[in-house]
Amino acid sequence: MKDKIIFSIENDLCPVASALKVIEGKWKLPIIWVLCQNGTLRYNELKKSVVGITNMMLTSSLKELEESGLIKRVQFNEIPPRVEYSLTKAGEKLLPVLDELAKWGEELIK
Amino acid sequence: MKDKIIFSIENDLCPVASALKVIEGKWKLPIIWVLCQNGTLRYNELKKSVVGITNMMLTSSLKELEESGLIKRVQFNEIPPRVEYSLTKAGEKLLPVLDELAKWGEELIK
DNA sequence: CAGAATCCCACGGGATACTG
DNA sequence: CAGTATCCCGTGGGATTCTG
Repeated sequence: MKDKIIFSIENDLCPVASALKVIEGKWKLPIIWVLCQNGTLRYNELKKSVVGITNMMLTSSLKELEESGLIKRVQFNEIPPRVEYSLTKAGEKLLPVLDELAKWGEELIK
Repeated sequence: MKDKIIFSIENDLCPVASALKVIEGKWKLPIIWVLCQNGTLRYNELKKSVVGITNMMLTSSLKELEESGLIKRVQFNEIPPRVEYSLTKAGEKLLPVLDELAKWGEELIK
């Protein structure tokens, strides 16, 4: 009997486990999704686009996504302040995943 | 300025939100993933394949996935008991998503 | 406008033991 | 073998307030 493919968060052999580790949490995929769809967004635009998210979760999620190299933060030193977020090249590579997920979600709705 | 695409868990207009609602939780995608890769698995095989999962989470996740119509449970009335799990047609429709996710995860590892 | 700082709690999930 | 039944806890995340 052939060996089974396993899922393990511990060792880094499972690509799905590695992927999930980066996009875990309630709000990361939603954030990436709206950035995908809308392109560059300001902080407050993000907050309106991701319905229900709080300042704390938005800020912390953005920070983690930035550290993972998926999104880019550009700060303009103006008054009032302006900060724009967008996907990096690496972040855009998630597009196929989200597209498939959206397709699948559409099926669910109908 | 054109309207922005939003993510909202509340109303069912966002396909990504609808999708995430079904596969939320720490273990559902892992379970679906190993069923994808290995085909039909028995309870204990699942438990070994999804490293770290507890009986409780395995049981409850399987139940929810079954209720969502993504997996199929077949029970054989033997001694000792045997129960086999596999993806339904609907569950297999998640394959493209997982494939893309796995591809993306591979990139992360390298 | 774009956050940071606190406080706080529900609950998702873990550990262990038990059973048809 | 394939689960249940309890007990329990950490922390992900919410609500609110404050600030450069």
